[in-house]
Amino acid sequence: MKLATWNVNSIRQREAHVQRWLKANQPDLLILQEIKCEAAAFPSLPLHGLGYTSEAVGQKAYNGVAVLSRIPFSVTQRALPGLPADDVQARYLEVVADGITVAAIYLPNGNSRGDDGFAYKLAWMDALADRAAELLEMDTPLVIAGDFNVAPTDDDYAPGALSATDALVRPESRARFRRLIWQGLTDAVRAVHPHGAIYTFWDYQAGAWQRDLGLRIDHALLSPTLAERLVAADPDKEERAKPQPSDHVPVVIELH
DNA sequence: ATGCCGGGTCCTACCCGA
Repeated sequence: MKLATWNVNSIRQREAHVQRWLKANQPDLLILQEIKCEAAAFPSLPLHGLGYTSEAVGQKAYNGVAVLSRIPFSVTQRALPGLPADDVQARYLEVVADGITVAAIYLPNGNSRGDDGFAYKLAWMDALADRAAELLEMDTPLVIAGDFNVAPTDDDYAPGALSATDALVRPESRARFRRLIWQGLTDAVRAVHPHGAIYTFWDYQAGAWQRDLGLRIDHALLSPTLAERLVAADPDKEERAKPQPSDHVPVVIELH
């Protein structure tokens, strides 16, 4: 089983990248974030030609998540349970494929709209932990993957790439990420590569890519039985060097 | 030094991203 997650920063701008990447890498399941379009505008037909079916949860201009799969799947949630009913932000899609629950997430950044924006991020993380607890309680094999917008430790961002007060590294954000780990989930990339700099995002600005001022904020968390099956977990760093890239690269997880 | 790119939209100045 090969799973991947990729914040594409607009699927309409990155459709050719996704098609090329799917052909070259042949994941069983690819989840996308920041599709930045309504579900009806998601370009599913060309992807169907590669043997993938898709499901998208979208909204105009912002956010949006999708699942592409070459194995059958069913949708179990199109929004994160526990959020207010009037929350319209398209950030969560949960499916079951081959007996595995895959929660595809685009976690709020938390730097916009001041205190309200940061509070929204924390509330979202609390709801995610509650949902994780519910799924783990049922002993269902679980992957929570996507753009978490959290650099869990100081190894997870280049010195100078962020200020200590950034919402991606604030203690409150990191504490909530740790709660997921304490609940029994395994950070797949760190399980395979315990130490050192590994990044999944490089800003478009200030030569961040050329200077390797990256962040590790895209993650895949595995429930215990899936963590036992983990054989590889790596960002596809080469993708950041392509023409007109997303600022994030795919993260690929392989389970035996 | 948060707005240096780059995406979006009420089409064009402004919001959002990390």
